[in-house]
Amino acid sequence: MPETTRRREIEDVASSLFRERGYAGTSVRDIARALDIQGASLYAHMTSKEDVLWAIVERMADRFDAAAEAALTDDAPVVGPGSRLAALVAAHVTVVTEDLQRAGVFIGEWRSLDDGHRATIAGRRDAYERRFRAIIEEGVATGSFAAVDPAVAAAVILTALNGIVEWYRPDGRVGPADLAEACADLAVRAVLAVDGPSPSD
Amino acid sequence: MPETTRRREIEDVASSLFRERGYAGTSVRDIARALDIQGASLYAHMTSKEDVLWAIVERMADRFDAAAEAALTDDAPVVGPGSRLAALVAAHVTVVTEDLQRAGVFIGEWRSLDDGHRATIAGRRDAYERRFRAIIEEGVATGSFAAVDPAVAAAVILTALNGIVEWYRPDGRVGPADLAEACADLAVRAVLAVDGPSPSD
DNA sequence: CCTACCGATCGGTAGG
DNA sequence: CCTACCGATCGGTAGG
Repeated sequence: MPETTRRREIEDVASSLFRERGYAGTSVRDIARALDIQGASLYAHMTSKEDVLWAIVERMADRFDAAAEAALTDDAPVVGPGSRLAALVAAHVTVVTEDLQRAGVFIGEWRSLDDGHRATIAGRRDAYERRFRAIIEEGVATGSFAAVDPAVAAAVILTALNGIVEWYRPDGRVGPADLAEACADLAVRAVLAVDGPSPSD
Repeated sequence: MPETTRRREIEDVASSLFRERGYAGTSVRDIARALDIQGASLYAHMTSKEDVLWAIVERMADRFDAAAEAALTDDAPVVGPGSRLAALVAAHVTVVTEDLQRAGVFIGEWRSLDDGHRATIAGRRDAYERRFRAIIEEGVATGSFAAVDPAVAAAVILTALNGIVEWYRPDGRVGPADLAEACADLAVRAVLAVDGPSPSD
């Protein structure tokens, strides 16, 4: 399927419907109605309903990976686990707020993918979460973080950031940059040793 | 509908299926098949599919409210916002781990309720979240908490706790009590002033 | 992008 | 709790 304008419109409309009613709760005809065409006409632009979900989910997975990679290999080398965690959190939040709809589909609907696609995403999510866990493990080992369970802390922090799609309103009081900073602060404070950070943090 | 054994079995089976495939992705016949009866036979025990979802969601909402109420009006009066927040977080986590399946349905599927029921739950969730926000506002005002945005911090913390249903495995390394304590620690540290707590916390 | 259509399945009812 | 059945809708195809 070529990357036409129509195809992008389909994915946009599908994203908002999948968010509202879920993948299973959205029919192909719902998508078509929102575009003022017939249900069957959609199949000129997609091979299946799942194909659209997969396109949305895969692109978001790419964006999360790229943002994390960039945050951890920035020009100014960040040394301490505290600032590395802050950078990773801020990067994740930024991807979420830049495309709330698609991020919401990625986070909430990836389980509806076909078995093969679902397994692929499950693996990529695990690898992504390991980035958080590795930083927390390092911080705990060096003593700049409190003696938290790294697996628990990583899961709690990552699901907290994913939860943003449930409550954040882009037209509200808090801007995307404010939110990214607030989340980074909350996350770092949550794991930081109470007797104060080391100088490199 | 009377509260028969069969009815409870239906809600148990429905909970796990709603969790796995979502409400819209679960058919009445899926539920029946898991109970080895015919689809139509279910209607001797329920008036509609939504009726079952509503029963699950309403009961969990009651449990969360009751646990929060109990945590904040405990025998030993808890004074500081730090320990009140810790108690509220631990109470929430305990309800989640005590019934992961139903909690997961409550958290992930309440949007699939009929309009009236959905509005009811939306209101109750708002009121519940206000408990978190009020404590954080108090802690910020008295200076025992850092200068966080109370609305953001409350939303982040509550969605982090709800995210437990996405990753927690009861048969794993971390027990329910450990998890409740770990979450309370993370949440309190996330908002606590870095220059150390006041004596009452 | 349309009309016309496919078999399968949906939630739910009737009547026992 | 069953059989038999309802109209509606599902994702998708054929053929233009």
